[in-house]
Amino acid sequence: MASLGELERSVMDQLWSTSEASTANELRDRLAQSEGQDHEAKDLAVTTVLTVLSRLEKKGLVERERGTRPHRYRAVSTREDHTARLMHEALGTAPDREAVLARFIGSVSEAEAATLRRLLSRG
Amino acid sequence: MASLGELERSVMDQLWSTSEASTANELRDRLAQSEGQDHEAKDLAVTTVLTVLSRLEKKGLVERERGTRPHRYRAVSTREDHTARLMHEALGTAPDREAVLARFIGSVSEAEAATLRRLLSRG
DNA sequence: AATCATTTCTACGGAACGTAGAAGATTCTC
DNA sequence: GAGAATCTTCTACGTTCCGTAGAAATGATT
Repeated sequence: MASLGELERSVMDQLWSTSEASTANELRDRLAQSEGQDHEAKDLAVTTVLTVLSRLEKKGLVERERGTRPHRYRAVSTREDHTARLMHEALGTAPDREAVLARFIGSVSEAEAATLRRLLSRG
Repeated sequence: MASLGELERSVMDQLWSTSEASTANELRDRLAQSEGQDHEAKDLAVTTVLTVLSRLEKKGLVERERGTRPHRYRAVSTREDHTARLMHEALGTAPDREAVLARFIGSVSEAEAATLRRLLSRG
């Protein structure tokens, strides 16, 4: 459904990393600090962050509190839910879902296989 | 990795529907005929199909036989392998893969759960 | 009222994609 | 083998998405 650009992804990562809703300024600062291993540090204008947040809102990934004056933004769903949904979305594109699952299971690590067995047994 | 446009997707669907390699003309014809339930019928110029095939080739999803004169194209991997890979790709974007798997399993149909149990038990 | 903070509007450049004509290359046919 | 038919490559244009941010509008503070 909604695929994300690189910056959009970074913003979502930030939102997913905090439970409380964030302001655009906070996000800008955190993006600037997070010059982590892979991604380069982003030193952005706050309007850029706001634009991205609006787009993410339109895509349904983010919602904002409009009541407070610096609006606060939060991810609509957790990273895990989002990712799981993407996986289902991919799965849904194939007519033979069982065959896809077979391939999927075939290339899963042993640890993950164990997790799956556990999850499937109690339920 | 490589997300597909709508037409690219239609072409891949055609390629995945036949085991033998196809020519651009055959694909054009099949696309024109396949005014199936969801997608509208595409009445395309053959050069359009060729352009798309080239792009798909560059993305590594398609390979072509250059020996024969009307080049013949085939999908590099099956639809199931491709889809399973997409699912792994999604899974890989989250730090807590086990949590993602939990959500994923949580929203799987009972039939699919049974399939998964079967696939996981004999291994 | 003047200033400061915040949000919205508008915009631009680049990449991806749908689309296909023009031009070049190959093959067929007489 | 020259011309015709077929096929492929090159080039291109319009659209949409995304990164990016200034200008303008809106709301808050003093």
